[in-house]
Amino acid sequence: MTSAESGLPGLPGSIAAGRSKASGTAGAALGSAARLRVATPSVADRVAAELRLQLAEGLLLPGARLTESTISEELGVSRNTIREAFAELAAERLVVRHPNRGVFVATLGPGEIHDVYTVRRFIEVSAIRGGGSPERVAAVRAAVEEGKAAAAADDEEALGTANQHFHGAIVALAESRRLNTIMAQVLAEMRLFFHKATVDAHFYRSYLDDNEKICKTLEAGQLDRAGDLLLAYLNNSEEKQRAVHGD
Amino acid sequence: MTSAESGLPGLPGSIAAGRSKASGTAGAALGSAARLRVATPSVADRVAAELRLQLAEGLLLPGARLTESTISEELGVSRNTIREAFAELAAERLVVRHPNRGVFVATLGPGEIHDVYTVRRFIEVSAIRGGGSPERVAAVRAAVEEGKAAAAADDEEALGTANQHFHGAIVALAESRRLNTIMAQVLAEMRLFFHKATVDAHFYRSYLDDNEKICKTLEAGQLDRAGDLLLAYLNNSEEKQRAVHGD
DNA sequence: ATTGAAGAATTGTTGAACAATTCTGAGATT
DNA sequence: AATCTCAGAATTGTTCAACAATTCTTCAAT
Repeated sequence: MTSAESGLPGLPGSIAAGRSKASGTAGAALGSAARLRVATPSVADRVAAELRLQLAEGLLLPGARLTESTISEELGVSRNTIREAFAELAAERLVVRHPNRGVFVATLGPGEIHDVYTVRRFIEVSAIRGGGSPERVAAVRAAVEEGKAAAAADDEEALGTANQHFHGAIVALAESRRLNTIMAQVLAEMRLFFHKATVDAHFYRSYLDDNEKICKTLEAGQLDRAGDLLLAYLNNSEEKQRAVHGD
Repeated sequence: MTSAESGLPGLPGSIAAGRSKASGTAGAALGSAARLRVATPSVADRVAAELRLQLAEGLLLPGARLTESTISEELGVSRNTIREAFAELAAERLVVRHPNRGVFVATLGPGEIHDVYTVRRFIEVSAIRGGGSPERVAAVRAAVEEGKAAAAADDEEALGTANQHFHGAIVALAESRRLNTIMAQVLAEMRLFFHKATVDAHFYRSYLDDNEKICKTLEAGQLDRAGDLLLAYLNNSEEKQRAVHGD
């Protein structure tokens, strides 16, 4: 739908617009502690966030070119700022820079898919083998239920995100900021080519039982067994992905 | 030594200076094939590389502030380009951005150190348990020998890098591009506060035997045992780091 | 000492400019 | 017809200058 001239949410269409409310009122009303938390994200960050969103929603398909001037106009932001956002996204591998040629939505060839799954096997399996606090385990359970609800409602989209929540929750067992962001990035990369896979409406549905069993095993404290199940699951998933995409 | 007005290697000190040599001569002298491979990194990338280097060498200590205008002048590069470089470094966590306040060399508190080691435990231990091709194992062995040589030569600096090569080689067993870059980033983060640890000249030396034993176990194909040894090593290392820094 | 407020310095962002590079579309050549 | 060449158009890479917003300093007044 070309997203048109929507502009960035929260940004005035043009530069000039009444301001100066935030620091004064918020600071006085909420106290200094709250004020520190509010640090508004920069425009570049918001641009990156917006693009990340469009990427996740499949509005920008792999291989698509992101022209600086176009995005600059669409979002009402200067080219320099766009470039800063591109630097962020490139660091996350969501986008690839071809010098002097432009930036393109990343494409994942067969080798890349295998690589992504390798990362997932390393991190997810280790995470589940390490177990986690009751709260974290409960979060895994919640993701499983979320998936069941989505399946009952026949909402494929929700099913997909529930599945990602499930795997995110598994990594979160480790309580590691870095591992969480690594996992988040890997999942974001996968979303890039999931759109193709989702053509089969039953793609995720087959995982529901696996998730349930893995979760139950985890809850029972059989960590090594849970790890084995998860490993099998990931191998199977990679296989299916490979089938959907060019061998 | 403040690095002064050296400018960026390969960049003319100021903007105006004899030009047009690069593409012409290089292209003609090296032939077209070479030219294609060379895809010159952007100025922003070179700035990032230069800063990464200064960070690794301890010229920029944790907490230090990186002022845009200062770096801009020192390197003879525009502020906008500096900002792009900052975006890269921030994505690698080498640098932290405080909105409206500036970017600072990242500092690793106790919690962060634990986090870094968590990532290493996950990735390195999984990698060694998975084993690798004879060439990759040989690379691990090479890193061990590199360390011994450095110890013999009493070169603490070389000892440190050899140690990093050792751990990099272990992750490389997995043949995963993503895992390699993740590990490289984590090691870069650690270099940030290694400088403090290196005060003790015998800091790395104690690891030499561990590395040798781990490597030998790996070569013998006793992967699980090697993993256990590596895990113990990492726990021990974290402990020592914690001791050196304010616990 | 604490507070407040002017002033200086710095970051965030823009817009315009220009060189270098890549892409495009004739037109010329075989 | 197929392909080569080359001028012109489009795009990226980079710089510069400006200005609003924010943070840091300083210094006086209480």
